[in-house]
Amino acid sequence: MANNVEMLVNALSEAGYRVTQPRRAVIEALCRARRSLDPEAICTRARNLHSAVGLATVYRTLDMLQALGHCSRVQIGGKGYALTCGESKMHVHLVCSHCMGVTELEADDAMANLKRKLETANFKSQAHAIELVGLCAKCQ
Amino acid sequence: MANNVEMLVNALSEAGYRVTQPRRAVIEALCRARRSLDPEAICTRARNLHSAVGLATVYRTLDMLQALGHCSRVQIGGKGYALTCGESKMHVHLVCSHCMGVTELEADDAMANLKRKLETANFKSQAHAIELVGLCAKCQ
DNA sequence: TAAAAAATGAGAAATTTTCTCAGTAAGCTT
DNA sequence: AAGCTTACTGAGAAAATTTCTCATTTTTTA
Repeated sequence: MANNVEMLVNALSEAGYRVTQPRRAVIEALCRARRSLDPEAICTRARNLHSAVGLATVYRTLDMLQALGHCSRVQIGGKGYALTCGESKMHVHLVCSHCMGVTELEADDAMANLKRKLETANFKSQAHAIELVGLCAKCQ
Repeated sequence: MANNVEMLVNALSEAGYRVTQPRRAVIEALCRARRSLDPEAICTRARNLHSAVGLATVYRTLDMLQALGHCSRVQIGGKGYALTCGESKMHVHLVCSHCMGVTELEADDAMANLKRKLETANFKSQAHAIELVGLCAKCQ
């Protein structure tokens, strides 16, 4: 995962936001998660890293990260937020609808193809989030 | 867009659901929309096509279409639902971080090698959300 | 056309998200 | 390092969204 806490923290800082303990805890919770999480889950995990984190702060931090293009809401089966990847790397989450397990897949080459399409559409991509829901090898 | 009312109506029917006037109205509202709509907006439009459509029915129909893979929630800036392309086709949502508009891109070929990767991993995909955030042609 | 089953709309209930505000902490300035 | 300014905070209230309930209506089957 290309996203690391310091990178995101710097992004907040450079955008003029203050780097506070609760915000850092939310970012760390997102970075550690192997799958997308809903705000409540992010809040719980953030609390393990910094004693008091309110749900409102989770929403506020998510909004910020989202505005900066580092996070997006992914809504298929779950209802979570996940960090997005930068330009060139394509990072895919495979979520099993049966066991809820998550596998990660790198598919940079697919991204290269997609980029060509985006140029034609004249869309300047900043970040992306990709989640596939289906049945994993074990659960079929 | 490959989706047309009859195709979707057939999909419902084949899945064992009844084809009712309100459901048809919701589908038609979605088909006519050039962008993603939130449930309230879908309800209003569906009412123009069939005098009484309750919000609950809109949610119920969206859930069905979603379960059948014909619709998905697009949630980055906006909060709408949009129709997706057919089963096997990979579609990408391009979300403009400035105007919040959502465009759909068909990227089946670009995603060909991702599909191969899925086969190798023996993951049977049922639905997917691929969202790219960036600047659309107009907003650059 | 009548009977059985599924679907409906409206409003209630539950859930999620946003807002408010007095207290707190971050990051300048010195 | 201490003080000062201002942004940020958590908690709970308020608003908005989503789901549920149920008496009635519509669809389908026979």
